[in-house]
Amino acid sequence: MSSLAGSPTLTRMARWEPNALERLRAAALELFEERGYDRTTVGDIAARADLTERTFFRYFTDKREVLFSGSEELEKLIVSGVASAPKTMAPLEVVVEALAASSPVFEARRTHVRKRQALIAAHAELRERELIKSTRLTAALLASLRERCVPQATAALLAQTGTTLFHNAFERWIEDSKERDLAHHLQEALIALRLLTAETGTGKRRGKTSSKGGAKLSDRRRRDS
Amino acid sequence: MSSLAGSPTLTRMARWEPNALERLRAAALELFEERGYDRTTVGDIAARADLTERTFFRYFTDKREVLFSGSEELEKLIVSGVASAPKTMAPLEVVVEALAASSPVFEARRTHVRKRQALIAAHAELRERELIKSTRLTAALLASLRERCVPQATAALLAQTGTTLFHNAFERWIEDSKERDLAHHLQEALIALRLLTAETGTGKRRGKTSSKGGAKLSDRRRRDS
DNA sequence: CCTCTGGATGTCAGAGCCTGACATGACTGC
DNA sequence: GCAGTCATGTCAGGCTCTGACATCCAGAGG
Repeated sequence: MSSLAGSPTLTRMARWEPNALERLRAAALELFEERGYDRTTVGDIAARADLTERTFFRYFTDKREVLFSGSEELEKLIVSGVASAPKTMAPLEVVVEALAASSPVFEARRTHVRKRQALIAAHAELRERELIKSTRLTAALLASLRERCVPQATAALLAQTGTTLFHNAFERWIEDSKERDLAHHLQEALIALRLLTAETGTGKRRGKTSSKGGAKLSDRRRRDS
Repeated sequence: MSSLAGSPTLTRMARWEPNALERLRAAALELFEERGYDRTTVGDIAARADLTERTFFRYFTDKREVLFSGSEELEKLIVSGVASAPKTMAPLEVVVEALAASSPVFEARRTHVRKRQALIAAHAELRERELIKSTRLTAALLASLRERCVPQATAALLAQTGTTLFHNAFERWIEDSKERDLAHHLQEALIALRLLTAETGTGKRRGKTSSKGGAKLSDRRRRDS
């Protein structure tokens, strides 16, 4: 009941059915949808892909990983966006543009991404994995910013902020009934962030902030350009 | 070889040795330091605490969790900081102050926190868990900001940004040879973030940002007070 | 045509994580 | 006393993941 995956026997059947990795991915997705994540064993997935549990673990380090193995490509895309940005562009905007470059990818798989995200949202293990993936993205961003000679401390904060913006935008994208693209939501997130971090000036500044001179600069008014 | 944990037999010995949870925590810490995380089985930990593996899992959902069970208290501390801040304070500063309130806790356990952090850094599973804990913090921050009537979108971004600042400051704190406290590093992170998000003004603004009017506000110059 | 080699897969055994079901034993309240 | 309760123990078992070794087929070289 599962030998109909490749060509029957003719055409010089390859040593093994090809695309084992893809078959495993597909099988996993199907089964997770059919029975849910934790009522699906790795053995089940492998069986549907006409493979063995052991083979599954040769392709994926984890049961979870089968859902996340595509994230490296996304990472590369974004990093290359940073690398190819004009030197004159302000760092934060470089990052936002680079993130926005991934927008078409998401647009192309809208429903698939949403199904996957629903799965992730429902399982703590998967959320954990997703989080560490986005940490990897942060690290990659950091590295590519360092290549542009952004100083370490700045780059670190910037990379983190970039990831924050990305997630924020992604969440809005997922829920957006108007189906505006990810790039749009990224811009909105950036605008919102700028509003937030702008010093207010209205509220009275309370003094307690100054734990050991940390507030030296906290009363600066904006004219830093 | 392990019955010297509590009072020998006298003093109306309690039904069981008390503080099972604490004993498990301590045993785990010791063993992780002695043999490393993955050469320590849950059975080992339980045995050193004079308990059973099964009992371990009644206290902790996970093997990992034994290292993270304190994080809820931290969360409460920070959330209460947000709740008790004066109404007039700008939201971002509320968050930063609330985070800074945890500074003494870290100061009090400087070496312990560093050992633990070294463990976490060395094991992907633990990093994952740490990440999801900080997501919980973000969620808690979000909720407490909502209580202050900060609008949802703003609060979400703000909570994320707050967590970013916290992590950034924490990293600097861990590595700080001058041993300045966490509050100090938080202030520095905030200053750095403000510099980053301030629009540069010098660089030429490229036009492509405007995917569907998203850049409406992007040329505002600072005078929002 | 044969053999050798290598890579992808299978088989097997086992450790470790985690859970459900049920048993025990001591303290508590009546 | 006697029942109830609560922390713990005992047992069985499933699932995840790994190491060691076997197999099987294709292509290279003789």
